Amino acid sequence: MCRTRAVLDIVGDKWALLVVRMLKDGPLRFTELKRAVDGISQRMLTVTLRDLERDGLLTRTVHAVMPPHVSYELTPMGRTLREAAAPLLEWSVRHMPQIDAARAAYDERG
Amino acid sequence: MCRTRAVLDIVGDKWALLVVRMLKDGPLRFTELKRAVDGISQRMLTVTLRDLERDGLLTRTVHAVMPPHVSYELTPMGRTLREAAAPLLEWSVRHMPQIDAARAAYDERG
DNA sequence: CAGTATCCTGGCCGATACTG
DNA sequence: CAGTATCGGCCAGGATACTG
Repeated sequence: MCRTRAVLDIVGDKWALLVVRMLKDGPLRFTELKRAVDGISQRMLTVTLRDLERDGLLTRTVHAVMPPHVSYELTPMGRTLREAAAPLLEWSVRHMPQIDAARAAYDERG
Repeated sequence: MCRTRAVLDIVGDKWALLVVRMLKDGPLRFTELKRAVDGISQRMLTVTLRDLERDGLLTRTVHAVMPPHVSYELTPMGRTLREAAAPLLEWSVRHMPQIDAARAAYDERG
């Protein structure tokens, strides 16, 4: 069987890709990520971060200060993922108008 | 707002990426796709193909013969998507063992 | 600040049956 | 062959409230 499917369950995840992208320039804190990844709920951010940590794609560092300070940073493997995902993300941005147009045309016909 | 998210709803879809990949070497028929994309249900293949057609990423061609013959083929835009997605797919295949290991280690600790 | 805990619901998706 | 139609379970994921 094609095991690519299993990995895409993680890596093909929309939120995961967006989180990984936001971490490209260095570590971010929970709230910073929440603000950066538009539309993500607190719960989904928590779950996504946990999964990415579990898969060895980012590290979670707790700084023992008050108030709490937790930062997330890509691991070396996480950085290779971010590089592999970059073309797809860029494609998405670039072809958004064309897709919108195609969809509108399709709906008009249908 | 970051509209990348909207496009990732389509393009970040696991099945969509796998279907697009299978079409890289030319058109395929419904049943061929169903066999090629391991584990996809008839319903999900239908839905995925419909969405990709709607977004202008592939064309659906009905050949008027008996028995029916329908072929699916990437559009030029679909081919650019497939190129943009290729690195992510390849990354998935390549890093599967490493991810499995990281996950096992995490679960052991937890 | 950075979560956890709980509830709840829409819709994803598989299974099944039917058709041009 | 290549679908459509329908039903139903289940869970992703939002909303909300609470905490060290």
